[in-house]
Amino acid sequence: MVATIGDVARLAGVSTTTVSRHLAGQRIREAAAVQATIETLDFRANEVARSLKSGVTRSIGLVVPDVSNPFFAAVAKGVESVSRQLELNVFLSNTDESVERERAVLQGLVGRVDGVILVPAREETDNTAELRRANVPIVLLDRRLRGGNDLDSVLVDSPGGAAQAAEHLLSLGHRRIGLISGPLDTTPGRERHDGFMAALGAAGVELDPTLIRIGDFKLESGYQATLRLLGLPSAVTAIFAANNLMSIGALRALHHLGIRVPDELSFIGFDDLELAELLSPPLSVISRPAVEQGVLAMRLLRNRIEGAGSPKAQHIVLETRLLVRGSCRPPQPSSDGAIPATRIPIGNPS
Amino acid sequence: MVATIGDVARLAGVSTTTVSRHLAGQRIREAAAVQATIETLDFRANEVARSLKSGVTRSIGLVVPDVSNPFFAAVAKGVESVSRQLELNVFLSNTDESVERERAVLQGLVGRVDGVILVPAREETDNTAELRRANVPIVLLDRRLRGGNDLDSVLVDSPGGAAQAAEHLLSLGHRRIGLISGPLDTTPGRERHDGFMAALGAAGVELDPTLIRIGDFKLESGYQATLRLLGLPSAVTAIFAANNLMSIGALRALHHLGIRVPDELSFIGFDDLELAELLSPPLSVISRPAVEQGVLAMRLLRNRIEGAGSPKAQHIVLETRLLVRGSCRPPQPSSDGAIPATRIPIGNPS
DNA sequence: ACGATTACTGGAATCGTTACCAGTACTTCC
DNA sequence: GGAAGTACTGGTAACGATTCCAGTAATCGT
Repeated sequence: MVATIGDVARLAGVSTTTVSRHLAGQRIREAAAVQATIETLDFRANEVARSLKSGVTRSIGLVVPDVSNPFFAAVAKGVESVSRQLELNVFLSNTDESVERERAVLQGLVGRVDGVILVPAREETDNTAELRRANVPIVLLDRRLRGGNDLDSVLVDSPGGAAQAAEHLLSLGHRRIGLISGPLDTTPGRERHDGFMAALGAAGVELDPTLIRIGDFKLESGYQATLRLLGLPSAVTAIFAANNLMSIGALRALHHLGIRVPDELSFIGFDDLELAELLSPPLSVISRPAVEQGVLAMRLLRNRIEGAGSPKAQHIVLETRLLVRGSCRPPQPSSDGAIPATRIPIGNPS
Repeated sequence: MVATIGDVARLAGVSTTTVSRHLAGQRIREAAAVQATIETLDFRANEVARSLKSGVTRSIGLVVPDVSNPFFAAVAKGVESVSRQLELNVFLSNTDESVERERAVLQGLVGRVDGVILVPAREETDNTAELRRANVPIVLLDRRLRGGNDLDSVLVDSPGGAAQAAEHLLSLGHRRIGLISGPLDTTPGRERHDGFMAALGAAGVELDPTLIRIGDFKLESGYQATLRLLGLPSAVTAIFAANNLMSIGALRALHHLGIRVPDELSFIGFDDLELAELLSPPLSVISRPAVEQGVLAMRLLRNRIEGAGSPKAQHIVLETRLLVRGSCRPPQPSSDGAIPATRIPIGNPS
């Protein structure tokens, strides 16, 4: 059905070697005839056979927690745009924040890819052993790995970003602030938590432990955390959520509770949202260059694959930006008391 | 560096054939010893070699216009969740709505995948010839192909959805409605346009051609279309946008113009948005099961790959749902006149 | 005119796996 | 006890490309 190099050779009256050389761009005597038969047969070299012989797959793996998270979708777009130029195919896999899935996914990639861009599920769980044994270059994206300082990485300045959020709230006069943190065993979870706390500490503000809710970066946990924060006897005047999905969950909870932002409560999230500007109030956020993170990761990976990378690992850290829109203002005197328990609904978001 | 089946055979004192049989689950005499050496060597069969021999790649291609569009991100998630269960790897590619990119992408997939899920850029441009020649099963997602009725497809009832939108606006009393359509040479573009117009026609409403703006499904075109619609001498009282990105663009334009929805203008869009409920007003939309579209497409593809599909093509059409939230209301007498030109700003969104 | 250089050529081995095809040992049955 | 069946075994040839290694013909330099 599909022509092989042997078919071309036979029809053109040369050896497969000659056809192969023609394909590789070397000059051969019968170039015209060979090219003609290639075209009549509509021959394309079998990539699988090529890969087996050469050990190069012209594919890479992109392993993220969840493509339907707009941040990772943007990353995927960045990765894909560079890899298309390099004529590399991209295997996309979701781990759903699970280390078991991550392990299965990475194992399934061994031998099928020339490199991997990985957003690890947990800092402590290093599932890269098999890839490393197979000499597959890895670039870490957005999250680090405990023992992975020898791997290239593209992060953002999470401590700095979280500090920007804290300072913004502090400067408005907030002292009693709810923190919806990500898991502390992920890089951004830990760093945003620590960065936020450090900035508060530097201003002499100590956060009551009940004001810190540890979520899992998913929407539902932002929703639940917000309900908890607002059910406390002494209310918070502001909330910071450590990623986009938890921000959406938090906003849903506030919406269901009927709490007006920023009149009753100030809110700021990490990661911009496509519609952030169109919400009312427009959402203030810590933004960061998501597509660029993907682009840079792919460039680092390319260098490693081509063996052109410097021997020691490269660590790129991109800056965040505080976008002040309209969801934060000084705490109102009237909002010092707790939200009445009667306003807390039963059920879940959506 | 990485062990081969030969290494295992040598160490276990058997032939490669025997090891291969063990891998395939047949019973062999030295099963225990072979298994032991496999584990000490940490051997995993080379997938590329397997593919070459068997002609099966255990991979599929997913070709969409743009993963960063939340709809396609949801589709990708659905596809990926099924394919993980089937232990298939997914190649993800973006075409950016370009037929040239699509052609390049599809060619690059020949020989590397067992099947393809494709969202074609244009109905008229069939780039599947090479895949078909190579007997690669194809499932069309969300869009059809002119000559592709022999291919399985998973669509939504776009005419019906657009009609729901039209009827909703009509029932509220709107007669002068702006339509931001997608490209007419894509299935959803054409079908939503036609469905919308048909429903209006059935109610005796003829739309002035100047009220129909043909966009390209991208954000910027929704923004520009909205500016044009609102610059008309006789203003529209409602706008329908045919997809999510153009809706966002339109909302940005309305926001920049300072036009209050639904007081001055009603708005309804095709495709739900994660934050639609949190906008003010909450956005009324035509929603549809995006993840499920991906799931069903992957199931159809699986059947084809396993040769279990019925000989003739399967066409699945999912229903849309009108979600009435708060962005539509009867036209206000005061909004009959055109928006003063002075309120139209210069520049672009973002 | 003769060895050296250049410009090609094709045969055969190889990548790592699977599958066909005999072959061997042991059991079973009449 | 011999034929037939069962339960394995391993050698070898593929899959479709690339590459090493000779080999041949033409051109070059002196």
